Amino acid sequence: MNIGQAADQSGVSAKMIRYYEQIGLISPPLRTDSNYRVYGPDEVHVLRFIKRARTLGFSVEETSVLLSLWQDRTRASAEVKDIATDHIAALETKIAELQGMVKTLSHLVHCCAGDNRPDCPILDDLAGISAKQTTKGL
Amino acid sequence: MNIGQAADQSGVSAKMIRYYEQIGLISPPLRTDSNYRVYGPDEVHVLRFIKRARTLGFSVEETSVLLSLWQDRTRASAEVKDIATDHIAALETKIAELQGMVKTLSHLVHCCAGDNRPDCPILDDLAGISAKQTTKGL
DNA sequence: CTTGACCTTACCATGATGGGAAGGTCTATA
DNA sequence: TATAGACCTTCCCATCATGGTAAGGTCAAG
Repeated sequence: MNIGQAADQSGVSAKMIRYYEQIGLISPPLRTDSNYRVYGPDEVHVLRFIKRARTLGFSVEETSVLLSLWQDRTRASAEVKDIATDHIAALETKIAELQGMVKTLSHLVHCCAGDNRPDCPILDDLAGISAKQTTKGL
Repeated sequence: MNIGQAADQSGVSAKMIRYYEQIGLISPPLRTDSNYRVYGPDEVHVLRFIKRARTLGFSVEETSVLLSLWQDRTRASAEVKDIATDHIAALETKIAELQGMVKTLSHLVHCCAGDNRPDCPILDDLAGISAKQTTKGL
């Protein structure tokens, strides 16, 4: 099968398949006489694995490690579990960060009249007017 | 004041100050005879504004709009509120996405023995073994 | 044989940041 | 005054994962 079909079947764009090959995440496939890349079910399977890992937010680097572990029949599941656990922690840190931003912004939006007047607690906050009157007053 | 001091006082690295100038987010400052950039309290104030907006997760592009609004005394606070509200929505979408990943991964980690055996539900999931026995069994 | 859909490589762009090199400037001290 | 070290300048490159485009080769159907 050609790269386009492999892309369709795996959900990884042809562009990215070539990129993954270039950075060594996947091995170079066979080629036809006319230099077309040829993929089989196994390659598509690998691509799906990669796609899923990326969807779960693993970096390409982490995906590479997971791929090696997947292809190593003697690996310990503990290794994989560690990677996944670390990844969860990283995701949760990120989530907390974003939630902090939402919290601050929500507060500011709440305090903002949102009308034609130029007074705007959001801009005041960005500008560093630390203790807002309105906020303080409430 | 030189760029290094402006960086210290604003929390924006000298590198980024030059970058912001280059992309037109801030105006080119005065220069000394020896071509050093010179900043005053106003410029630092602008840099702090930018820093705060970036910390809150606004893109440079959004920051640029907010900066214009900040500097426009006749703006309506509604405009700013809209931007902030949209931004909150975007952040919440991102958070939900990350939480989805965490949920899936947590489930898998929970199902993974994490010992020396090679069986690993995490890899099985990545590989697309859709309905895991263990999972199903429980 | 032509048309259109596919493939190839090679290069450029993104967004925000950091790193480094090569060279000029300023300040403090010996 | 000379020199060391800390600063500044510009320019280029790297990141990370992805998309786009251009110029050219291939293949299948009509």
